[in-house]
Formats: sequence, structure tokens, C-alpha cells
Amino acid sequence: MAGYTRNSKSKRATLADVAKLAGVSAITVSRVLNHPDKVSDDLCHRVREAIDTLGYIPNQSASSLASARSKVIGVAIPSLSNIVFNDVLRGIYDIAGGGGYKVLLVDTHYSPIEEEGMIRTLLSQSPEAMIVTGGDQTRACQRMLSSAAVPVVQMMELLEHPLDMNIGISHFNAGAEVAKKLIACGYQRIGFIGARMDARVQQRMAGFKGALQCQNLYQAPYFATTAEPSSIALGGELLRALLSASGGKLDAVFCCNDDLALGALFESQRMHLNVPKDLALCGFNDFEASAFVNPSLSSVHVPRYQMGVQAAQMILDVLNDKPLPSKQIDIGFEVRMRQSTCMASL
Amino acid sequence: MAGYTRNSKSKRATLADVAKLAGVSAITVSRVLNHPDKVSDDLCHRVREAIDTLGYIPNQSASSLASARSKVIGVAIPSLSNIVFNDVLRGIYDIAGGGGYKVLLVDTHYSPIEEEGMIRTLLSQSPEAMIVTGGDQTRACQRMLSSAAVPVVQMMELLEHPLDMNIGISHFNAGAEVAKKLIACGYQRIGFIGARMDARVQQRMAGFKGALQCQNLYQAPYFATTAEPSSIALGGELLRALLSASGGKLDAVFCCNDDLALGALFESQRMHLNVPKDLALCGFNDFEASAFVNPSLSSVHVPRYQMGVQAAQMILDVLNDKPLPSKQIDIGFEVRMRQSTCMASL
DNA sequence: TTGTAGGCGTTATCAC
DNA sequence: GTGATAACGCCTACAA
Repeated sequence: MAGYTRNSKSKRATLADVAKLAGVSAITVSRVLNHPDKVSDDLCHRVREAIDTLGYIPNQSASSLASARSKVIGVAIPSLSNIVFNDVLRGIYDIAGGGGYKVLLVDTHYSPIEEEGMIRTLLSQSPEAMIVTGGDQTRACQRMLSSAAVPVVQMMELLEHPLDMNIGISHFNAGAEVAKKLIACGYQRIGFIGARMDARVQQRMAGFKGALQCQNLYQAPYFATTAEPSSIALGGELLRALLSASGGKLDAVFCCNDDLALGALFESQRMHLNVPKDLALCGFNDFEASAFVNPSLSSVHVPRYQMGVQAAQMILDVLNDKPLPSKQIDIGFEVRMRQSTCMASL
Repeated sequence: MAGYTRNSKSKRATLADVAKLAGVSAITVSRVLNHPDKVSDDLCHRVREAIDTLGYIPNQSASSLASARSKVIGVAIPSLSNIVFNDVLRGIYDIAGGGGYKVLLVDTHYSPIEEEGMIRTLLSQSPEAMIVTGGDQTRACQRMLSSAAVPVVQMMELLEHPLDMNIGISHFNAGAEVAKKLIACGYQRIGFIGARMDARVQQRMAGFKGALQCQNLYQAPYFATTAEPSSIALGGELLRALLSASGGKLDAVFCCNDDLALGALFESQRMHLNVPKDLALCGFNDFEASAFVNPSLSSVHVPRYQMGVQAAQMILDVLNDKPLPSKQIDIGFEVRMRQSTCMASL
């Protein structure tokens, strides 16, 4: 720490320092900062000058302690490197920041155990609200969240029994709809590749499988999954594995996300398979690349930024005592059929 | 707030509550949490039980206030939706979290003005260290950072006059090296497309341009830039614009990042241009997709995760009084030539 | 509109 | 090894 602490014995200026310099009481300075309308213009001005000359920056710890309001929203996501969460985060940050809230963000690495520890950490910061991902928190974690007595939003997926507020989509329905679209295209030998296999991917797969079964089109060997994290590379590998396991008889594959789907597409090209003639592909999440790659990739579009925006907005509304139309929001999805799946019947 | 506050008049349990239940003094509970070795096993056990039954979670605001240590590291990045920063963040989070530090993250939207306000906000949380992006903070912002008297790391680019610590690469050198490689491949009519044009992109462009000028190969009409944010779509647009402005005479284009490069590649394919025969392309950042797309995309690889790791590690070291070999780290880059540029002379 | 007193929950310091 | 006391910097109440 050499050199960093009290370098010039200049312990950070406090409210009292500003007050002394401005010749007012501490509370007046506090008011200038928090309720400027309740202070005369004259004093307001003098205080602001003192603040400037001292380079005063309020101590938020003291403020939180005294007022029991931290201006912090805690957010837990399962992965920092998954683009999907970026877009959601952007929405959260845009709204939270606009409302004067800071975001304390943790990465749970898709582990409920890690999540429990991290949420404990978040709660120790006395956040005024929490946004967490999905519904598979540990029991202990859910208890903590509940007894924190702050608004909680579970996002990304629609839950049967949310802890409090909830925004997302039905991944089960999305998976089912993809199956229906592929069937409508006339595909009969339909496969699935999935990675990570978190709760949402499992829902997508379940919906997809269910819809295939309805038409007697489900074939176990056409499904390949792994707990490994998704990647473009893995998409290629899984496709190869699936093709060899199924004797190359597949004519369509639903990939649990666009990373896998792009990987499968690129690998198909290297294998000189024509997409969609020899093999149709559909992804999930609708990355920007999916719309521009050749052939363009069918995918399921989810308004992620909007989801983040609305998650944060629900919280601000609750925090400001505005009435909420509903504690649960289905943000919806849209299956976007592109060149990677036959467009015949659309 | 209806229903959230003191729902069951259960104001969060405090150290005092735990102490009373365990029949000890508050300070003993504090010790159990922070210096377990200084408390007898017996009391330690009793206290832990009380903590569990009360579901006690320490109030970090009070702790910060009393101890002047917040266990928070403030981080400012220019964009949440740019994958580049994800990887860096992951490195920061992995190391910071392991060291018991929380990360308070802000998105400055590439605006020094916004950045100033956000860094003020960060500083109000009394972070024990700060990590910021680049060196183009406002003067006021730099003053704040300096007088905060905490370790500061400026990351992403190597700076001539860092505020404190610095880790990154020379974007100028990287741009120059790309130019040299393209020239070595035999390309003569070499262009550039750039978007956002932040400090780092400008450095890349300057280095690239300089190296072209050395060989008398710089042609102003072959350079197209825009302040718009990068995207795959924009890459296609810029390429089209450049081709028409240059009369289609280009044989190689350096794109300031892989978003643009992928967009240019996909657009080339749609225009039935053969890459690299008709047009060579090189990007920057080396996204995973770049290695897998067909033809694979040449790009400049930067060890972003490692950069985040080392940025955080420098901070932990300084915070723990470990000696630093150097306050500035050149994390290096590597130009990876792939199928999108002729491999002839390599 | 402005100021005074007291306390928020924790930890540092110093006794025992 | 354990505990009493006094900060830490700010804000809520109430008073003027």
C-alpha cells in the first residue's frame, strides 16, 4: 500500500469539512446534496463551491448506514462470457443507472452453491433490490432472498412459483415451437444438440422433445448433449458426433443456442454438407451473426435488452410505490426462420 | 415498497443480536467472523450457531465505515455489449472474487463525460482500488482518481503517462504489424474500415496507416471510418461504401475489429467476391467465430482474459504489500493469419 | 430555511 | 481470550 494511504495525510474530506469551509452546518451540506430545493440558493451556492474546492465525495457507506438506503441493486448472472447476459445487463444498467442506482454484479458460474455464497455477499451490501437468474437457487439461498425483505426479480425464464417478481419466456414453449416449425417444413429425422444443460436449456429440450413425440418423430439417438459449456467449437464437435451416431440420416438439427448452431453450420460447410438441403439447422438466441452468416441461420429471438430494461423498471416502480400491473411478465420470443431451414411452407 | 420493509418488523439481525443470543459481546462475534483464530473454539462454535439460527448477514456499510476497508474494487468499461470487455471482466472477477473482493462495475458508454460521473459514483463507495479503461479520462476525472489515494489500473492499452499502474498492448504497433503482414502477402491496394473510432481504434489506424506510408501504399480513399458503434451489419455497409468509393480496386482491407470483419466477410460472400482471392480481410480481437468461419478470418489475438487476471492481480499484490516487478505490463498480441488473407509468403 | 442531538452497525483501541 | 468504549460519516427526527 506504500504511497496510497494518506499520502499527504489528506484523509478524504467529509461533510463536516465542507460545512466548516462553507460556514454552515453539516446537515445543510447534506441537504444541498440530497434535497437542493430545501436550501436557499445562496447557501446552496456557497456549499457547492466548498464541495468543489475540497473535491468532496460523499461516503456512501456512512450514508447507507444512516439512511438504510444503499442505492445498490444486486444482480447475479451465471456467466460473464455469455453474450446473452450482456444484453440483459445493458438493459438493467441503463435503467438502474438512470434511476440513480449502482449495480453490484456477480458471476455464479452456473453453480447454485457458488450462487448462494455470492448472494450472501450481495446481501451484505444491503441492496435495495435483487435480480437473479432463473429459479434454481438453493433452498438456503431462497430463504436469504426472502428474508432480505427487498424486491426480488427472477429473470430469463418464466417460473411456476417465483419468489417475488419474474420476467422471462417459456423455454419449453420455445423448444416446442421450433419442433413444430421444423416439422411443418417437412423434416422427419430431427435431432438436437445441447451443451451446458442448465435449467433453461433443459426446458427447451423438453419442449422440443415433447413436440416431436406428439408426431412420433422423437428418436433418442438423434439427441446429443453435454454438460460442457457451449462454444462454436463444441457445436462442430457435437454435430460430428451426432451425424456419426445417427448414421448420417439426420435432416434437421435444433441447437440449444447460436454458439452451437454457428459451430454446426461452419462444420457442415467444411464437411461439404449443403445447409439446408442436406441438413437444416436452427439455433437459439438470435445473435447478430446469425442473421448475416451465409446461409443465414434460423434462430429464436428473445428481446433480451427489453427483458433487462423491464426487470429493472419493475424494481424502480416497486421502490417508488408505483402500482405494478403484474408481478410476472412474459417477454415473449419469436422463431425466426431463415435460410438454414427450408422456407417451403412458410 | 408495500410489504418489503420490516414486513414482520424483522429488521435484519445485527451483531448485537447474535451476541446476545450467544451470550457474548459484540466484538467477539466480529472476531469470529474476521479473526476466528483469536477466539476460543468453544465461543466460536456458540457464535456460529447463533449466526445460523438468526440468519445473520453482516452489514458491509457499517463494516466499511468502521474499518475504512470496503472490499470493493471499482471497474469502469466503455461498453457492456462489446464481447471484448467480457473476457477482461471475467479475468477481473475471477481474481478479485478469489481475493474476497466485490466488483462494482459501470458502463461509461465510451463517453469521458459519463465516465467522470460514474467514477465519482464509484469513488463514493470507497473502493480499495480502481480499474479503468484507457487513458482518455477528463482532467477532473484523473484528479479524482489520483486524490482517491487507491491503486488505479488503466487497462486495454499501453499509456505513455499512466496515472498509476497500466496493462495492455500497443494498438499502434498492432496496426502497423497488420499492415506489414498484408504487404508481405503482396497486397498493394490496401484499405481500412473503422467504427466507433475510440482512442484504441485510432491508434490501430495510425499504426496501420504509418506502415502503409512507409511503403508508399497509403491511399486516403481506401480508408473509411465512422463514429457509429461497430456491428456486423455496419461491417457490410462500410465494405460496400469503400468498394464503391475506391472503384472496387481494393485487394485487402483491415477492419478495426472482428465485428466489422465478419460483416465484411459475409457481405463479400453475398456479393460473390472470393475471399481472399478477390479481397483479403483481416480483423482485430480474434473472436472465437473468426477461427471457425469459412474462410477462417485473419485477426489480431489479444489475451484479454489474462489481461483481466493480471490487472486484478496487480491490485491484490499492491493491496497486500507484495512488491510489483513493474507498474506497466505489455500483455502482447499476435497477428494470426488465416484463410481470409493469402498465406503465400508465410 | 437552518441547526442540534442522537443513532445507524461495525471495528480499533485499550483494558482486563 | 474477552469485553467496554469510542469512533467511523452521515441522516432522521425534532427544534428553532
